[in-house]
Amino acid sequence: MATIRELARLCGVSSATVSRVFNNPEVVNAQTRELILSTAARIGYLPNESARTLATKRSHMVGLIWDTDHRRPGWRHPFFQEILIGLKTALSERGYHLLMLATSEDGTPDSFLRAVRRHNLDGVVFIDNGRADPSLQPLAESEVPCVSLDRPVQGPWTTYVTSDNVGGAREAVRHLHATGRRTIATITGPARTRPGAERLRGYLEELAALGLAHRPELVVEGDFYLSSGHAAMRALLELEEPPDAVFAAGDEMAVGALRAVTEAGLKVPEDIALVGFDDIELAALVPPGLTTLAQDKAGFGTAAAAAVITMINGGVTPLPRILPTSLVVRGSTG
Amino acid sequence: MATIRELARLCGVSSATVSRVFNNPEVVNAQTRELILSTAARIGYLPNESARTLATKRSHMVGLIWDTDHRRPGWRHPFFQEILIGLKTALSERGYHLLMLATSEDGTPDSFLRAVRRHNLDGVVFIDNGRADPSLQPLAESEVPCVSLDRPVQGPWTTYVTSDNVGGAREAVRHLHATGRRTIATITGPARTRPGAERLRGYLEELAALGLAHRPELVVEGDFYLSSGHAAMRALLELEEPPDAVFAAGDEMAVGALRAVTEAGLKVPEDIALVGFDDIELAALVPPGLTTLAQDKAGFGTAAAAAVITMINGGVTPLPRILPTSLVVRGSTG
DNA sequence: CTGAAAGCGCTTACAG
DNA sequence: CTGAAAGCGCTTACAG
Repeated sequence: MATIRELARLCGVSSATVSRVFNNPEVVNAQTRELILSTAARIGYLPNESARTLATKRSHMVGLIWDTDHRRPGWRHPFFQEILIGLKTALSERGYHLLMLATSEDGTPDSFLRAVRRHNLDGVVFIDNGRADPSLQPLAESEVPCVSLDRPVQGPWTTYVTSDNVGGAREAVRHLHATGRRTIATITGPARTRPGAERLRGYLEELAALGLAHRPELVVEGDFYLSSGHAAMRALLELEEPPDAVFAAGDEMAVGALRAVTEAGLKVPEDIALVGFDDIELAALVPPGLTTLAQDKAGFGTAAAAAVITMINGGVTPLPRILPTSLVVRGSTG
Repeated sequence: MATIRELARLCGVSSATVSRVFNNPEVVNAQTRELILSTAARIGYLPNESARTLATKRSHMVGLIWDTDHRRPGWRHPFFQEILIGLKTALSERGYHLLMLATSEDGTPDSFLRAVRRHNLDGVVFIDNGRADPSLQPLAESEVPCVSLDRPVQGPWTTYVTSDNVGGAREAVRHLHATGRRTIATITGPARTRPGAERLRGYLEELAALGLAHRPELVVEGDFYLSSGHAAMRALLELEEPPDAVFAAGDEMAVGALRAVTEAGLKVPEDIALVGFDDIELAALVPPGLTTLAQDKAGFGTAAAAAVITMINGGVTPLPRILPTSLVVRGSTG
């Protein structure tokens, strides 16, 4: 591997000049710049990023905290893969790489912050793991730029990206109402999660706006996973006066609910209409097709990248970014 | 951020001694070691990894090449997420981090190799993207330890991890035969992919072993995606003498095939039995449940991590690792 | 068991 | 527009 010194010697200049060509090209004489560039290409010179980071204190790396918990499957974000692609793409367009941080090895609350400091990471993105994770707090309170997905975290250099959960839930209920349904139940996410709480709020708000009565027994809590939707739907079907429509706060739960309806010998959408949230792949695949509120999958990654880079370069903390959702109508609402 | 010099000064030792405590602890006096360790904890000293990498030429980082192609969805490995978790976990247990490499920004064939060199990566793992990617060749031919998933790549420091595709395919056919089927078709993956080619080979081998005739019209090529399975199944159903069983070389295609059977007014497994490959989540969810050959999802990540670390530390290139598959019987074969 | 010193490959005021 | 020099924070023979 050629170093900056060899390249400088070959070109008859100092290494400071070579350095400038790569960091501040317009400041050096055009001819020598071309000479250096072509010689660099010829001998295959590449700046050593470790040396660069040591000198500048900027690594051009952003950490990704995606706490998968060694034993339990951990929180499966409904579109983790899309977020990852969006994030990676948007970061790399701006010259940043993504370092996947290992889950708090030693269990100490500042293990993530320590990893960030050791590796001179310029910023961090974390994907909600659905639990209260104490390791995030020291990071959020630090001087490290952080952006959180789907979970509000407090800190001077911390912001978050989330969907318009309230608006989406309201649209779900409005759509069910518009198709003639009047007894609208909901299967919620866990109340402690932000999406869970907000989608419930949207449901309640829209019920009120439409002048529909709120019947507490029509609200059943799930955990975003399929089987909880199945169980919740069975409970709803056993009510004295069962619903004619259900808004499930996540597509997986909606698919579970769909199965429960079928198993009970009823039909979707004839007997029960169903709306989910997320627009996961399965939503289009499961007959008769699941009507749902699509989240802006690519937008999450892009917005997170933009936010963290703004903090790194701009020195300001951007406001939280609320991404719009969009209703995708399929067979489950007729 | 405290540096090694401050810590050394505080303890009344040289920075060389502090360095030894973190790299070669048994070589320093127990008392001073304890003093240094406790003082380090007190002042929150953390070794700077960039400086370390610069001095040692080892970054303790492994690159992940997962070429997602900006526009098209790219190759969706059937269990990318599980591989990623397994890899990350296994690497972090050995003290390595995972750096997601940006897709060949400039399109030059050595862009990955350059990224590896710039960042002093100790090794690289790549996930098959289903295309011939010329950027992998320069890497594979270099001195950088590489492990490839599902695709054999040649190089002095290169090995790969894959499933026993031939054995799995043979077991699929044997299972169908054991449940009384005699006209067994297959929907293959693309012939240019290793899993595609090998699973077809297993199908043919087992047919021969069972003394069943090979009828070329019973072999239809798909592309591993759902809709290709759907189309292939429709073609099979239109044959003069349609099959009574189908082995689809991937679960997504099997689900597409299942749909085609249902749409044709036929029943699975009564009219047509179906076996897939992969054991993706959907396999258990789609009625009547898809019989399939499960790949060892966690094993991929773990084996890849083990292989790359062996090359990094051991200085030998391990043999390719072939992971066993296991038959999971569900409703689609009765 | 420990320290002084050189070196890893960059960047960046400073001076010209 | 360019160079000499100091510095970034570590590690590692070498000598004791």
